[in-house]
Amino acid sequence: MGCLDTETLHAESWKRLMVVELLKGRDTATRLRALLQDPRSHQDPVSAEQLAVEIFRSFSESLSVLSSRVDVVGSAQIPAVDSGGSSSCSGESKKKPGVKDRRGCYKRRRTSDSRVTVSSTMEDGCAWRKYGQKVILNSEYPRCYYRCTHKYEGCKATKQVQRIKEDPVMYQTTYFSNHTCKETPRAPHLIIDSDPVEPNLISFQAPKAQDHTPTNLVKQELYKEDNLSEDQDQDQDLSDDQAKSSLLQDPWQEFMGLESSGYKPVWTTMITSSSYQEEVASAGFHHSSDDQTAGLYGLDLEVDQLGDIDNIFPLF
DNA sequence: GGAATTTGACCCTA
DNA sequence: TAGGGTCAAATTCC
Repeated sequence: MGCLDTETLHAESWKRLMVVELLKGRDTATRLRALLQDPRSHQDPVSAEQLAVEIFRSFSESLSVLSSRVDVVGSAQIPAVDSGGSSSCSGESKKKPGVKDRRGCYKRRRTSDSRVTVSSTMEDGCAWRKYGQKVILNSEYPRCYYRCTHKYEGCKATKQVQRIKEDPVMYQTTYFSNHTCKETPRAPHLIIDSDPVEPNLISFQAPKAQDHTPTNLVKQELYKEDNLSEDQDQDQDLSDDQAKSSLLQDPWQEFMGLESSGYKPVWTTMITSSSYQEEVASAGFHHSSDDQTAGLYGLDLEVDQLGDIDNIFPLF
């Protein structure tokens, strides 16, 4: 997958590229579906694994195109957040006697150094200490602030966690700085590194033991099908741990078998970019029953609608 | 008793 | 100046 030059990516060509990649992905998914439905009679010489890798490549390429495009139009066209509303912290500052003068003691960090993930859990395997919580304007849920427990050993990693207004079971986690400590994850997680050179390329390689930084990780989240029968549900509860532990051992195998076990994989890719880009380009891949749906975070769009992409992305 | 969390105050940046 | 990030004392948990 090549990094696209944002300078040369013309307004029309980026759309075409995206459409081409997504259509390619859809076709490959159709082939994979046929193969999975009837493995014995399939004519395709390509293996299921190769097909799935190809699907991921298509989505990754699409994301790369989208990311590049957002970089180009970026902040100039993003409407400013409404700054109206009343102040939550009112009153003049009353400096208590004996309170240290904190002027100049910290600098607000730049959002461009951040990475964002969307996940159904706050857990990421690292040890964090909460140091603050804040009510955010126009947000139903407070934002929680965490720093690495090894802060006093020099580790500067911090993260902010906030529930997503539109989907309160999901958490948006923003990471700042990398872990410089030698911390090991507290619990095993299915975290798969993407290509360090190509941030949007999803790979199936095992995570590198020496690097627990969240940059460009891809997480697989699980959720249950709503339409499971009660019996299935019970069985499912019993096998939850088994399913998850097998996932840890062989994510690929589990991915291939998830549909029958009542789980649907959602792949969340992390984009290193400006905050707006993160919102637009954080994407999931829903292996849903209507398998022609490409699930983008924030909007679900039918691949067949891509011809009308101007309506889908009027911003650009 | 130490570690972790809560919470109000302080201060920086847009 | 409003909104949000961090500090640190107080409180809670183990």
